[in-house]
Amino acid sequence: MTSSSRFSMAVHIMTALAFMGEKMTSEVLSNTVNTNPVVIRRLLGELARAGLVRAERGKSGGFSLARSAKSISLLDIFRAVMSDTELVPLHENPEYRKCAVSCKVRGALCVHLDRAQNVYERELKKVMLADIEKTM
Amino acid sequence: MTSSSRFSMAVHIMTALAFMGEKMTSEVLSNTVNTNPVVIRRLLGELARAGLVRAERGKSGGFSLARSAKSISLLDIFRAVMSDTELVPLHENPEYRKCAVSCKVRGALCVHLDRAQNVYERELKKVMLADIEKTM
DNA sequence: ATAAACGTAACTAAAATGGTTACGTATTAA
DNA sequence: TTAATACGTAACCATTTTAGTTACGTTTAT
Repeated sequence: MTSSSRFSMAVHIMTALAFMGEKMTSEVLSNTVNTNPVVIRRLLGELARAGLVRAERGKSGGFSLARSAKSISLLDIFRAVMSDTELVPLHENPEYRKCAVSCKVRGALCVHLDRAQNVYERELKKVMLADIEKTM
Repeated sequence: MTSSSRFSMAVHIMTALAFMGEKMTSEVLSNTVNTNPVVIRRLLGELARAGLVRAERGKSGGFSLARSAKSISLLDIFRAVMSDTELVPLHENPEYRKCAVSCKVRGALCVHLDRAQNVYERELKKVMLADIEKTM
């Protein structure tokens, strides 16, 4: 799979913001994650568009939570940075028209994958950023 | 994420075997999936090691289900071809020792990701290959 | 013996991913 | 008002992953 680790990284960033409780720059955040500030800013851009963080530009700018850690779920973060990602994707090889299985199997499977992803997301929804923060 | 589409492809193959109900060669299977026979054989190798299919070599060889479609769940197939794959992986950037969040956030997150993956897999376990086959 | 089919190694092409540099824009503070 | 600082984003690169492909050895039915 190696899917991407964007979600995990986003949770890391959000937890740092919650834990520190103050405005942080992408530079400082990049140190705790051990990556490049641009990577952080890109993720935070998506989190900002989802209304989870606030970005302030210019001197003495930086990022801060837009809402309380108690009100932000892991699902909120997941949706913000992984919105158009299927947990388990369908294969996209072209159909073999003559074969009923080839034509119909994706549709049949999709129903069940969607249901499974729903329960996965429902589980993420139960966990709040504050729960993660608490264990730091 | 783009994880791989190995699972979806494996379900496609297994459904074809169930639906046709007879021995099939990797050549024939590769046509219904629209890919290369070697790709099929590699997947079937993992499915065979998991005890889900039987492989016969030599002339008039081919693949067939090792168990009834009613007894094979999507989880069996998932485990066979995605065993060491996290649905959502943790980021692996090195820790920043001075920072508690950097050191602990993965552990805290991991607990919840594992639980979510468990409910995902439990959902896959409810669906049998025979259920998929029926809708063809 | 020969043909047919699996098993697997080795290689390639394409895509995804994370990281990096560079630079424009916004904002504050001196 | 100017200099410094920080975000926003485009463009590019290196690495890894993925699927596909060729090739060939091994097995087995006829």
